[in-house]
Amino acid sequence: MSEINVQLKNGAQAALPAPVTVAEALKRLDRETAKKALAARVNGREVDLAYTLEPNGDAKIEIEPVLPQTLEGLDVLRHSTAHLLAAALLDLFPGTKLGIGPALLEDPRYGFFYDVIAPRALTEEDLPVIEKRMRDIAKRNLAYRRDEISKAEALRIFDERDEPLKRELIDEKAGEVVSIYYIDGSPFVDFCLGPHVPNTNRLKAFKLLSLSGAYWKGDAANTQMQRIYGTAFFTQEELDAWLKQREEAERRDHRRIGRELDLFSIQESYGQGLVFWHPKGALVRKAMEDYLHEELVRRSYTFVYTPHIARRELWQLSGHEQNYGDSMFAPTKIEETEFRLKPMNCPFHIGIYRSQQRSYRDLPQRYAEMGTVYRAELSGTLHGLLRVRGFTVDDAHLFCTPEQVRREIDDCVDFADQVLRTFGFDKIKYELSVKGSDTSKHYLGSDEDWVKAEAALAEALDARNISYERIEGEAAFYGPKIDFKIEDAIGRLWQLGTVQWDFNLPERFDLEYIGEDGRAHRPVMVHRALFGSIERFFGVLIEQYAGAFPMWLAPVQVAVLPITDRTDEYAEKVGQELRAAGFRVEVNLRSEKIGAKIRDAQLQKIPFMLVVGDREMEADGVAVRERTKGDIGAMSLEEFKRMARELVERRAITNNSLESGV
RNA sequence: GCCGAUGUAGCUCAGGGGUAGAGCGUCUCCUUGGUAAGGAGAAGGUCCUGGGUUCGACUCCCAGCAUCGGCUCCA
Repeated sequence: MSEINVQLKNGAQAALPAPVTVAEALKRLDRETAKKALAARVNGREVDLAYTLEPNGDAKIEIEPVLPQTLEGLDVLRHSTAHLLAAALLDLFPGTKLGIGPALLEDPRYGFFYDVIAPRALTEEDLPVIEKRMRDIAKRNLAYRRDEISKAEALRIFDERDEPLKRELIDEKAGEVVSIYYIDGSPFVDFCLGPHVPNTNRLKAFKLLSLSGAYWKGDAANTQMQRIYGTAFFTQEELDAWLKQREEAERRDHRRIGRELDLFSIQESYGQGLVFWHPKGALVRKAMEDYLHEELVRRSYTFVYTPHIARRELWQLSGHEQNYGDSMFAPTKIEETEFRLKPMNCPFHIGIYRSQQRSYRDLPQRYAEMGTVYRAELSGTLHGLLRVRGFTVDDAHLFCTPEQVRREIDDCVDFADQVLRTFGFDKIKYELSVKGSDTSKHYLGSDEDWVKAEAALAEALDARNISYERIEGEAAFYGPKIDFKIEDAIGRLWQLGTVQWDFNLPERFDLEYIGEDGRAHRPVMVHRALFGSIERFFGVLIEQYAGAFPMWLAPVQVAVLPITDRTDEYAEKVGQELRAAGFRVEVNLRSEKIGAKIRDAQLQKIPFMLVVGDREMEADGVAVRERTKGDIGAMSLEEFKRMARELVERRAITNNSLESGV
């Protein structure tokens, strides 16, 4: 009988008689850890606790337990819970065909899912029933058991069970040795690498969340399956906390807040995905646009306005009809000429560029426009302000010489960074999408051009010490790009702005400039948007602040609240003075007690409330209440204006002001 | 577009084959109150739309539309 030398990573070691399982070895090495472990890494490879260690000559075998409260542990736990879900489904609905059932760690909305084809359509009412069955199975302390069999044997098993989808996966993915998992005592068996928890009794805190459709292998051409989402944690407390946080996130939903604060609406009778900006939403938009405008001027952009519609031939020339036609509104005919609504602004800015001959001395040309575009998004994808059919892009197109482009990209990245931070988005994700090696995708432009363009984009990011993800094959066919994504309150990533290099349109439109050498050259064209869609940006902003906008963005910045109607007139005077000073003010003259007026203002998330009663009128001052801090004392109106102006000018995110200590 | 759910007052929602309900909001009156809801009264409905079953449909059935949760798509 041989011995095995095992060592806990960074810990105890022992020589144990073979054969020995990971669980037994762990128990010898560290009894406490052994109890907690869900699985383990043996020499770096993830295995079950039931895995039998093989002697490896004299070499030491390193064991590292996979523990609760680690990401790896959570992955194992959720993956195992997905299997439990499948077991419950097979129990309740014999004939269910299993697809895939992975753990989800990246998407904070869920924990795992299982895709299945059930013998009948599942509904939400089934979820509690399925969950109950999962608990019942968990309580039976059933073992997760791994088996390694030949591919032929695996195919036979899944054929026998009539699991065509699993069979397909094995056919495609499996090597000669196939790893399968049973939950002993349940009808469940899966094609799966593991690892899993040793026993269903380890699954205590889980919940099924929702039901949806999902295509087999994510391809709409394939059959649609039903997906059941759930989540799992190590303890009930963690699960409860997560569920609570989820409710909080729902409270931030921009659609709810948009209605409560009367910011915008989308009305069925006017059309899906078309946004109405109500006065208060429009005020926020105005503040956003004013800020952007200021920056555009500072950065030497010029402003243009262009039509919303153009002849169909234009879209054929630009290539939009061929490449993007499905997302465009259908042509409309006027006196035998067909027109289409614009899904993008670029061809129009090009129209301005090529309206005259350009010299290298004229470059760069930087055209900026709040350009409204229309896209025929599928009805099922529409979502509040975040996905709509008509929206406005803070668009700009830069036309420059090849020598100038690096500087332009630098400025775009700097600009984006500044803008997003000003709005309080500090979780920005930068993605550099470059040409992939996939030869089936047709890219325009020479390899040499691509190398240069990708380098220019990467250097611009590097120069600012921005860490970014380089994504191979994600570039558009016409050029590489940098995307800016931010994370919203629910943890969703939203694509906002983009900087895109374009090899395509200058060619298609035969753009030129006359160089120093007196010859015509092709300019470089860069598309650039920072908000992306102003509608979407607004939606994300609403969720970011839960409707409680910073002073400079708040549609109503100050509420003046008289205590009795004796001070109504004084309140009006205060309101007028503030308006004259440029603030957005509401004076609440309702016949309500001060508490009710404060409550109204709080619910409207107005940054400052000015309470004015006899005392304030007497002193010609105001009693200031800040939205989050409450009563911060009386001051003169001048003092308040100074403080408020400072917050607005600084575009402060919070109302903490150094000067006044507010 | 696809799968599932939902659609009742401005909002949030309850209800049930036989004349439509609540809370909040709105309006009017009373109240003049000092930091998150003062009181009373009133108005307000194509119960999503169209068809069917029925003596009778907002309710049951079918279809459509929209919304929600996802999938897919996203130059």
